[in-house]
Amino acid sequence: MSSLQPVRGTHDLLPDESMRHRWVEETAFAAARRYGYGEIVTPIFEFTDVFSRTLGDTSDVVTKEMYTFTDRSGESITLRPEGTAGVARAFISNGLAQSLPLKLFYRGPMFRHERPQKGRLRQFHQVGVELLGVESPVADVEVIALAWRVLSELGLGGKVRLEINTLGDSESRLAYRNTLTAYLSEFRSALSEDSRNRLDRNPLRVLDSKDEGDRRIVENAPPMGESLTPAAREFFEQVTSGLARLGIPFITNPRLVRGLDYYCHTAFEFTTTALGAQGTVLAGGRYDELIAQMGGPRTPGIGWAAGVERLSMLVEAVPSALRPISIIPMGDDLAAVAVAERLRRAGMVVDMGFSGNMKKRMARANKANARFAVILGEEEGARNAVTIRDLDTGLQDEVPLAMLEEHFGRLV
RNA sequence: GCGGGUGUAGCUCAGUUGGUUAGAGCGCCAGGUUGUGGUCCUGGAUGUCGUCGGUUCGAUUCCGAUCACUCGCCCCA
Repeated sequence: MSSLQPVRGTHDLLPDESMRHRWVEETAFAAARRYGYGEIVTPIFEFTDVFSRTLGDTSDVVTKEMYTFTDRSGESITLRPEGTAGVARAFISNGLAQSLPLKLFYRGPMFRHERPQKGRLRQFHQVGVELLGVESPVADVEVIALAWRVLSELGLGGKVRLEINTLGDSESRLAYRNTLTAYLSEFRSALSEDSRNRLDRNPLRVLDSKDEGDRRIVENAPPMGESLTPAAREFFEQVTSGLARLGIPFITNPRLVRGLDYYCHTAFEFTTTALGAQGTVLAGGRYDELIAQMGGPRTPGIGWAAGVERLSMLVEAVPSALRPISIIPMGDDLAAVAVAERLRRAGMVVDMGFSGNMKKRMARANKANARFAVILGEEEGARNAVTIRDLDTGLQDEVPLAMLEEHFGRLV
């Protein structure tokens, strides 16, 4: 039995659901194109280094969630757990420093060996964008504006909340890390076990602990703002005033920290309360040092990724598919398929069953939500005509066979 | 990775205080209508009661393990 089940945390997308996914993806891509983005397709696996070097040794993604295996050449290969590292690698591999600034959109499956829950799968799908080569906070504003545009067009404007924070430049970050560590160390024994670990590995994460006791301690922690260099503060100020100017609603959350090590300056998250513990629906930030860290020319970047499954669970109305025309043969199926083919060549959506009497075929047409049925009866056939039934009104007409395309052309 | 819940027909779920033919609604199939769907009526099929093992004369029911889903934590899209 186990071999007939999909692997834990994976699942099949049947046509109805895959339609929703496709719509989410296409909506995101269409918006991204309006902002000048082109699609990049990178491999879904990379040498393990690509991820382990960039995501940080302390992140869970690297320490316990990667699908890593050795291939037949003895290389360590990893199924991509996120999109940015692969894009950064492709940027370097292809010498794209030539063509900055660069706006890239991507989509596709990601893999993380986590414990599955609703909205959390081992194979899931993301859409994302990366804007490379722009130092200015205008890039942050535009990238967040694109995220907001995508969510709005999916009808989720009222369901999500944008939280934003700055992690500062490396100088600010280091300074803050020190003051925060000093502060938290005083309360070390009062912290939860998880947070004591965080304190050692990545103290910033203590800030968004859900533990009550931790929260009380964190409330009085020195805020990040005080450790920011003037330049970092000015940068963040530009980002927030840019968003305000575009009328994009947001709240600043000084405790927002991103999990992956490569982020700096702007960090943001769109969250919902509708998905339980998996409330983050789209998230991103700036990563000015990532490409340099990988061995490429220092190139600033900012981007985000969104979970297609999570978005698709929130989306209500997916535009309905085109309603087909159903062909109903009365005896000569080959003649019927020829008629179907004519209409399809003319660009129409045409459905035709492979068996059954007329009643059954009409029922099928109805189930397919067909707009019209083309009935190929003997009587009309003798006059080189067909009957066209409007399935909404129940009215039907006889139309000469030769006029079919023209007839439907007028209706559409 | 840690802790809790659940697992009966394609779907949503009843049920069996352990007993021989396991149910409903929806869906599906057929008929009422030899050339007409959506409504209605009639009839029908469907389950290794998640899997493996244990206890028992007997297990879908009790016990154990396992797998999957699910809720929370960790973390994240």
